[in-house]
Amino acid sequence: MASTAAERPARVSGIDKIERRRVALAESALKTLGELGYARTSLREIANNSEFTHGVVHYYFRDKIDLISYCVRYYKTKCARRYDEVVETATSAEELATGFLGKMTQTLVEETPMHKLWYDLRAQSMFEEQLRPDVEEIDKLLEAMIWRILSRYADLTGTSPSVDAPTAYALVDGLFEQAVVGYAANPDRTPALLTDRLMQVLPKLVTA
Amino acid sequence: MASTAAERPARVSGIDKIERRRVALAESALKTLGELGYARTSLREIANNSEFTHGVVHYYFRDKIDLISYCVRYYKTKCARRYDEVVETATSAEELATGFLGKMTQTLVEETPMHKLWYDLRAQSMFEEQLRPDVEEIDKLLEAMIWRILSRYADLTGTSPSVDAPTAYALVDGLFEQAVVGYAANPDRTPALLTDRLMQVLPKLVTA
DNA sequence: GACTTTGTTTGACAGTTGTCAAGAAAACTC
DNA sequence: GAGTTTTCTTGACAACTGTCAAACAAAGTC
Repeated sequence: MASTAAERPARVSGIDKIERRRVALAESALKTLGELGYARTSLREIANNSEFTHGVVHYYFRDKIDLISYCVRYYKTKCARRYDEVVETATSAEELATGFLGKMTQTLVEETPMHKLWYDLRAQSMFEEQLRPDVEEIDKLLEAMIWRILSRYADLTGTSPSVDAPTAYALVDGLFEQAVVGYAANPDRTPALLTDRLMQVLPKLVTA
Repeated sequence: MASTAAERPARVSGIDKIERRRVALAESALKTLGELGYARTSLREIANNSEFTHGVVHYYFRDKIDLISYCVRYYKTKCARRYDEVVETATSAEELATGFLGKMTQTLVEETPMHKLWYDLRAQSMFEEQLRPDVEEIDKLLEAMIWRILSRYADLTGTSPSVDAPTAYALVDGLFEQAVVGYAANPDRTPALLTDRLMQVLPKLVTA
């Protein structure tokens, strides 16, 4: 089956078109989900906020969980490589820290709905088993992302990390989640507070 | 009006009875909420899992948010003093750390549903403004709780805290939330991992 | 250009939700 | 113990949900 599909470009582009529709649906769904949250977002609401009708959603996705799951996986591909450039180009610890904090506060401000949705979905995964594999996978990705940053930071300071990867991730994530929750109530101050707090913590995560 | 009520014990006990009913409703609702999460819990489900009918719920609470809000506030009174005894009786840093970690893993295991609910509600508060004041208040309470522990820990080690209160709370909370999320997937290992990670972190939160 | 496949619209379904109101039952008052 | 107030039950409502299927349009195939 896979071989025949590979032999026929028309078929492949057809599959591609399906995939593109799915992506379009997912992007639209993510917009709605980010605004309303998982609980208050219905398939009809997603369809209304898109150029499609609610029937189309069901044509491309088996059911609601299938759609959400696809959205989460799609989202994941966009977020975990956010700091890679900073990590690769930084030539000093300060440059790395500044770049990291800059990007972090930037995404906090510019992609607030996505972050809200992520923390919402992770909470939902505690109650909805079907979400767990996706959430777990993203959590691992984010953990690795933080670990790359911390490792590089240790390299540049001539030290080595003083906590393991899961711990480092939990600490940084705790600060970031606090900022995301706080951002809703106090958009002005929160980014600066996040920067300040991470600055307090970062040096403590490597051996003196 | 308040004075007449104070003068008439019958009336007072009547109000008390209302309050007791509310507490009973709230306790039952918290049980259901902890199992199903905010999104999947309906007033009828709450009523079904209690000895009351769904009409009673509406008799004692204006609407759903009113009930949830009451539940959250009721819950708060039970959780933020959890470590007070340990803080007061510990005579050495190790005793404090051991007692703190013991109580923390204990509540992680024994009150999992409540903690799941808390993180769920905090996520919901990002989308539902009406929940925000209650969530904010509890967050402050928990922050103060962590700060009391850290201050005492610093006292007993002859040091002083090296991060401010919001930072300390965010860090510890990040580790605890990671444990709560992880506990669903892996109940056996998680408590030990939480202990281990907090042990890594605690010394870093005070000046050397 | 007929025919098949693929994609889309529309409307319907069964179930659930929060909310409310009318009336029964119980508690209380005098 | 009649009358009043409080408490509770029951049934209803309108709105909304996920799901599906039948009719319709478009694209592709021979």
